[in-house]
Formats: sequence, structure tokens, C-alpha cells
Amino acid sequence: MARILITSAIPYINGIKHLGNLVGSQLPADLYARYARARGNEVMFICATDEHGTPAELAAAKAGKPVADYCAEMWAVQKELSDGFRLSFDKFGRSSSPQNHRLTQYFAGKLAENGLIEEVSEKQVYSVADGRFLPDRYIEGTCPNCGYDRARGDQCENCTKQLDPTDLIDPRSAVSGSTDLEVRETKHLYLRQSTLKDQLDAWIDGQEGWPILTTSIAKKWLHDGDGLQDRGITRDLDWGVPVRKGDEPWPGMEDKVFYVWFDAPIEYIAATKEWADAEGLDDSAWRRWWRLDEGADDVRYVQFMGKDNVPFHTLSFPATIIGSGEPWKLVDYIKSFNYLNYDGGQFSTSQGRGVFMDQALAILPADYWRWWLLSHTPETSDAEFTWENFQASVNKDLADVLGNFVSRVTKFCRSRFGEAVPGGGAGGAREAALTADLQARLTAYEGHMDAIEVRKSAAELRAMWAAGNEYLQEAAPWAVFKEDPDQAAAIIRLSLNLIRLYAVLSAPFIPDASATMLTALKAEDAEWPDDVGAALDALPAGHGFSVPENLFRKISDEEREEWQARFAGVRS
RNA sequence: GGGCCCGUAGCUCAAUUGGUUAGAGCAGAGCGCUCAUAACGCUUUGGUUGGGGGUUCGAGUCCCUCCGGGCCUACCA
Repeated sequence: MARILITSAIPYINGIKHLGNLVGSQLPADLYARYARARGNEVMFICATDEHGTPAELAAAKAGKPVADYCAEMWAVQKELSDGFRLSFDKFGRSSSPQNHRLTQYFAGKLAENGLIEEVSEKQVYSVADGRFLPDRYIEGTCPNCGYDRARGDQCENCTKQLDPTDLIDPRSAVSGSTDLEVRETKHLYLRQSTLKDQLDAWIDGQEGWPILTTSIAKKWLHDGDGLQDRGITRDLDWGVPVRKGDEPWPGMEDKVFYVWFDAPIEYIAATKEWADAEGLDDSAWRRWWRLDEGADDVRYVQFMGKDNVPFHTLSFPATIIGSGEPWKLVDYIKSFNYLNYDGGQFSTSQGRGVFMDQALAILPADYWRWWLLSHTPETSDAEFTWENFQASVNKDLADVLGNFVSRVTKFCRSRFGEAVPGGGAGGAREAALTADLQARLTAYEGHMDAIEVRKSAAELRAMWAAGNEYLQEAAPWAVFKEDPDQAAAIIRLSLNLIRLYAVLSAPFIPDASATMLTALKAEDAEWPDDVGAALDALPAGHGFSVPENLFRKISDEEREEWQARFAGVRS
């Protein structure tokens, strides 16, 4: 039994996330959290919404609502969807929480005490009509290079040339279209990451077994050009964590907030405090997960994220932690993911291309999506969602291999022996071989899950399901029954126990179907098995059960074609 | 422009980090079974590992080069 702290990258508050976002961190994190709990570990699984920044302010304005109201509504929507996908967060927090405000200000104060904060005066584009400073990519104009008239201030999408906003010809605000722009002087706080470069480098070198994707991104930032650069941690916005030095005001920074990348990862910690506060627990309850001097020395901390988030988790957030000079818990293992593409292109939030979380749940239950997404997780390279592949996987793996196994066993038993585990007979060589095979597969499954090898875990689980069908075909209880009902009873008794075992082992992937199986079997014991032989003896002769409805229905060709057409274009 | 990643069977992916004859699932073909959601099982077809060159006793794996795809490049978050 160990203590495992798990965080998923926190999704941005703005809008409903698509399946690519889901499989890029939250879903595999949930798989691991469920597995870790099932193995008897003490788990703290944290996620939250990332609520600050310019896009949230603009989306709220567009919706005609105060930002705080808009974020509260969107948080509720995202929370409902995460529940719908059975994401088992211990806390789904909010980066705008008072807890995060205080903690972010606290860290900033510590960094300042340690001489790691510098005030830098810089020039930024200000839009008079919008009454706000504009990030580079919110300025549009004509590209001086290729003449494209919708080039953004950071880069021209047409010729891919990197730009400075002042390079643009006829620049205008992407928010309002106003050309009333001016360059204004503004003062910001910078985190002096460059002074922590060697410490960060040594820390990353000390990590064992991190994916290439993770370390190569970190190394690039550390060593490219002049090495790790200092970064601004404040912004001229209204919505965010007000800049304060711990509990003290920060002179000259009165109207500024911290920049999202600084406060968002701190929310991992703050959300754990949100959890403790909501549970009515005192501070030691969350600090024992995060403070090495207050009980977190035996915690293993695993982070899940998409590859775009790696620099913040390998460098920026560790810089905050290390720079504080206090014994806060650093991450032990980072699991990063590539992207999921949609039917030959990218998922697109702006174009509504692909399947979004709400739409997915409207057409099929969570387990169908969980199974496909997890068994196709983009671990080694980008993966691709196609409706043909989705239909084939769901129909074959879930309906035919697992669902049909449950169906054939329970219905055969009901018709020959009634709705109770039959007694009589005994296992022989075939049953011993099956048990040994499953024991070996269980060990492999656990190995892959421990290593967070998601696709390999799924393949091994499927192989265990398939082993049940192979066994049944060989044992042929329908034929044996005619000559030797006791022997057929022994085969079916084992098969019913196999269903219970599958329910337990499959729960991290398909929690709802697992629950249905356990309920049908009236099984009270859902403990993770140490010994397969013992686990296949859990339901004794005479134990009642009921035949469940089919666990999974099949996706028809007509449905597939309809969905393919419906989700190809603009979200309605 | 610079950096990194990827390219393996019709499709989705493996290959113990340089080690026998490159393996699974799906799809296809054949056979079997009849308990079950026309489900299940067995057998089987299918590869110049993107092209070319090199290092090595040995290369999918390392090096060079070309082709194709993707990501990042610090003010989106």
C-alpha cells in the first residue's frame, strides 16, 4: 500500500472539451487512479478548471455575463460532463478559488523573498476601444512578408513566419476590429527561471524512465539558444489572482493579476485544500500530500498532460516549487500524450469539428467512449479517431467478446440450472490451465498498469476476456450437460466466477459495465485478486444471480454513417 | 529558419532498447460449434519494416541522405 497523488492537466474553462482533450490527460489519469485505488493504495486524484486569462474574459463578454458568473456556469457544465464520463476526481476544483488566490500570492511572496522576482518594464499593445492590453495573437493585420490580411501578431498563419505585432501593416484588434491601438509602457513581474536552470537540469537528469517526449521538450527549453529564459508572471487584466506579496500589497502592481501559467499549476495544490475544506478537514489533511516535512515524503506524485503542457510541468511549475525554498512535493513521474486526430484532420474547437464531450454522451454511454479512447490512447505518436474503427472496436471488443460472454454464460445457466450458481462436479486439467493462463495475464496486466502503458493494458485485458470464450468453446458445457450434468455445472460455476473476475479487473476501463456485472451476480466481493484460483472460487454453489440486459449494444452501419455526417462540420 | 518526434500487413498497433524465421487484434479466406447479442472457437492468406546508402558477425532498432506526416519555437492556454 502506497500513497499516490495524481493530477490531470486542468482544462481551460472556455467551452466544452472534445474527445482529444479528454484522452490527452483526464481519462488516462482516471484509469490510473481507479486502478491504484483498486490495488489498495491511498489515492488523491485532483483536477480543476483553469479559469483565468484573456479568452475567458472575452467569452464572458460575448455571452453578456460577468466573468465570474460565466466561469461558474462553465465549471458546472464541465463538472457534469466529467461526472458523465465517470472521472473519479477526489476534487474537481477551480483555479479562481479563494484557496488558489491565497496560495498563488503566497508562492509569489516566497519567490520574491528569495530574490527570484524581477520587475521589468516593457512595451505592449493597448487597444483604446477595448480598454485592454492585447496579447500578440489578438492583434491582426496584414503580413509584411506575404501580404496575407489576417496575420496574427505572433505569427502569420499563411506563410508561417514569426512576427512581432509592430511588424503588422494596418494592425487592428482581433476583439473589436478597432485600429485605435497604441504601444504603452507597462511594468510586469518576471520569474527569474534562468537562475534555476542548473537545478532544473540536474533534477530532470535525475529522473528515471521519463518518456522521450517529456524530457526532450524540457531539454530543448533548457538548452536552446541562450538557455532557459525568465518569464513574465503578471498581466494587465481584471480577472485573475490579484498580485500580492503573500499577505502584503505589492506596490506598483495594484491593478494587475498573475498570469495563468503561474497560478494554474498551483491550483493542483490549492484544489487539494479545496477538497479538505469541503470535507471539513483541517490543513494537515491536504498538506500531508504536498509538504515533505508534513507527511508527503512517502507520496508518489504522477502528472498526466498533453504534450503542449510539458514545458509548464517540467520547468515553470518546478521553478516555482524549487524557488520557494520550501519542501513542497515535486512530481515523480510525468505521463504526456500526443494528440488525437479526427477522421483525417484535427479536432477543432473553433470549427466544431469532431466529437465533443456532451455530444458523445448524448449518443452512447461513457463506457463505449472510455474503452475506445483508452485502447487507442495516443501514447507513442498521434492517434486517429475514425467512425469505422470506433464501430469495429466497440462491436467486437465490448459487445462480442465481453458482452456476449456474459450473455451466453448467464443464459445457459438459467435455462439448465436456474438462476443460482450450480453445485456439483469439479475442475480438472483444463480449468487448471485456464487459471494459470489468467494468472500470467493478470501479472502482465498489472505490470502495464503500474507502468501506465495504457494501450498495452487494454490489449491484455481484452485477451483475458477472450480466454473465457476459448475456455467455454473447449469445455462445451452444452454438450457435456447431456451426459454429465455435474461436470457441466462445474464449467458454468467457473464461468460465472470468470464474469465476476472480469468485472473487477475491467472496472478501471469500463466502470459502469463492471458495476452492472457485479450487480447481476449479486457479488459483494469486488477486491482486486491476488490469486486467480481463489478469485474463481468466490461465488459458491447456491449463490443467486440474475441475467443482466445485454451489456453493450452494437453500433449499426446506419448510425455510423449518420454520426459521421453529423460531426464532420460546424457544430450546430 | 532551428529543434524534436513519427513512418512496420488493407486498418489500428507490438517488437524485452543491436540478437533466431518482424508479432497481435480487426478486416479477408476455409473449417468447426449451436450455450449466446448472426455471437464463439480453430486454421489460414497477407511485410524488400517509406526510398537509397553505410557501420556491424548481426539493423525495424545505430549513422548519412532523400521523401512524406506531425509537434514545439517562450505573449493562446
